[in-house]
Amino acid sequence: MSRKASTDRIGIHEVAKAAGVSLMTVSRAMRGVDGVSDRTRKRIVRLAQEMGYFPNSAARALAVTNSTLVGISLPTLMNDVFADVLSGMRRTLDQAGYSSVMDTSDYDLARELAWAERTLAWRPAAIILTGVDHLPDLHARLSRARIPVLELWDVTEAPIDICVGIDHGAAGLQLGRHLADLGYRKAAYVGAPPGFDPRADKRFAGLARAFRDVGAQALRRIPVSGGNSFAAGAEGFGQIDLSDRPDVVCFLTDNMAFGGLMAAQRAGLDVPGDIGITGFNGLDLTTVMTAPITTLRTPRRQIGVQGAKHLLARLNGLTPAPVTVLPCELLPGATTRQV
Amino acid sequence: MSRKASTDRIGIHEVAKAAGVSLMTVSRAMRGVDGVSDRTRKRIVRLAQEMGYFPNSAARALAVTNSTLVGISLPTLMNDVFADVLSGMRRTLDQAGYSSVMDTSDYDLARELAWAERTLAWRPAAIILTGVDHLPDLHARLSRARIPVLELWDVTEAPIDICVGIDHGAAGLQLGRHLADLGYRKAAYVGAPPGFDPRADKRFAGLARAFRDVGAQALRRIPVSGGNSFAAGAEGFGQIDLSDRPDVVCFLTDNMAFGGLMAAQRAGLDVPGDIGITGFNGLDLTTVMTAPITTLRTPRRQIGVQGAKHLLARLNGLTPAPVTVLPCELLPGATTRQV
DNA sequence: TTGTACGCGTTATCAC
DNA sequence: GTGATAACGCGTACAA
Repeated sequence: MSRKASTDRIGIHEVAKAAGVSLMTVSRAMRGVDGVSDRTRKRIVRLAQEMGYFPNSAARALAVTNSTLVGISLPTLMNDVFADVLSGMRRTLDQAGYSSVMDTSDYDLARELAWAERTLAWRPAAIILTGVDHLPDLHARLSRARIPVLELWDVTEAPIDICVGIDHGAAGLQLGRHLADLGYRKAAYVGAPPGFDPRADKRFAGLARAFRDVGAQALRRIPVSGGNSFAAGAEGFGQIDLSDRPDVVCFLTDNMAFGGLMAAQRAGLDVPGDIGITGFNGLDLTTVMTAPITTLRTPRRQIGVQGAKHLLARLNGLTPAPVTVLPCELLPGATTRQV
Repeated sequence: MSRKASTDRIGIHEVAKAAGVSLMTVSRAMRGVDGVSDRTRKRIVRLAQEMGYFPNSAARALAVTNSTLVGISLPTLMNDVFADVLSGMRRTLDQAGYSSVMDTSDYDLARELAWAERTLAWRPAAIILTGVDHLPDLHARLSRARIPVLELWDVTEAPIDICVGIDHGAAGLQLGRHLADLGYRKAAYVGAPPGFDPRADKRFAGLARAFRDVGAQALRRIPVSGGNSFAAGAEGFGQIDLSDRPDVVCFLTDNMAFGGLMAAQRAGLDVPGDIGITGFNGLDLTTVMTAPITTLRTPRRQIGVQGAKHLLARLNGLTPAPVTVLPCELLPGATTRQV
């Protein structure tokens, strides 16, 4: 291949030559492993510093057939939900020396798969996915890669490897029962269209069941989409058939609920007098409001931290619990009837 | 090294053997470059598919001394600001075949440096940083790496390589002049403490200058911190000396402004009757409100897209403009006096 | 404590 | 159109 030995690019060879030692001594010195006297190590490290030498992770990965890269796939970062998860996760992984190859899929499973293929080519130490619903091909690829896989945010009895999240069906049920207990019987739901977000669908199913269980009118679903969830919530509220006199509107997220609340106010409706409103996630926004939105707090950051910890354990040869379900906390607010 | 030739891990050799061709033919076939007949190429690709073979990017990076990894450092993802930037950026980079090694620094320059050192070890094709203020060591490291560097969100006449962002000083001035034009003369500012976020400091300086220019009372700064910017805004509002009768409070961000607005309402103040409130960024939240918060819209997504495009041009050997300043749009709202 | 030989998986080069 | 060989930069195993 006779590429010119680019004179400016300093590699481990140059350092070794300059230090008058072998290549291996430099390698050992830089890694801080045994096999080098303290004196020579210090000399080498200082020299490397001066010469501007630093190891090549790709070469190391190749040599040890194992890297310090972790792939992370999130559906979106457009609301604080996954930013919280990611933040908790990165801190933990960072301290363990892992870098992350990250991307968002925009809830598109094909994009998730494409990302995974590209990322897998880097032979990452582990892969982190959002949710437990993926394209069959992805599942196959991942199994073949024989690397730890963490599925976040949602849970299943049969994870690819391990999973840490909440039970979205139960969460929907928890919120729905609260509303049913408050006497609500004619609920509407505003959220992503069916099939868009599996977790949203599970929550909807839980909600619907809660109302069904008390013999209430079937929960009707109003699909909305668009990048601006605040606007989507407002728009969704506008599409509700008010002549049907729904008593409460459940939104997919807090942001949508906020948008819906604004729309309700503009429509001259009193909340919760005329109609109730609920969100989901317990974001900072809703809790700081003078009249907080009734919602369910999801342990987002904890999911990230716990997930990362389990993954690290897995990477260290331990066997963490394959399934970890974290609890949600009901946050009764001022947008639904008081007890 | 005599590691057992792990019989399960299929590499390019196995495919070559199975196809009855040389290693190079497989390499060429997989990459889609010239030098292979269409028939053998198809045969090889199909075979690789069946055998579950896919290239090793680390090895490729080593061989071509150049990778398809781009490092991205953001201060935080906890508000939609950088999520927007990132989203615009990733899409563009993704289409060009680049993966990204990403992390957040939490506005800690030392963390930014540590991240850069770790990331540089992967010999990325380019590095993307937020802001134009970094530790001197980072600047040195980056220059030595001789790779394209994009600085985002802020601009400077002397970028490390290229930069795309807004002029924060001018943005502060723009908002301040608008307020001065509305007759405000006793303004207060609630935001991160000096030194925490260089961009925030520049905006504060611009704001302060606008009021100074009209001979108004000096802008007083109320430092707040904490991860929850909504709560921080509310808390900051509480710390304002109302007996001094400020006529307007400028918040560092929209989220803080929202928190401040809630605090004002709780304090029984009329906004904008008793006091004005402004935010910064023009997030979806404020624009959907029944009474929108006066703010300045920042071209976040555009910064990401434009930045990524310039970087790609740079990677392709072109010479994009070293400095790109994007405009902000004033969004007069209902939380300040009407004209 | 230090050095040597080889292999990790891929690509550039050049010969056939 | 196809193959042999030498890098790419580093770590493991073992010899010195």
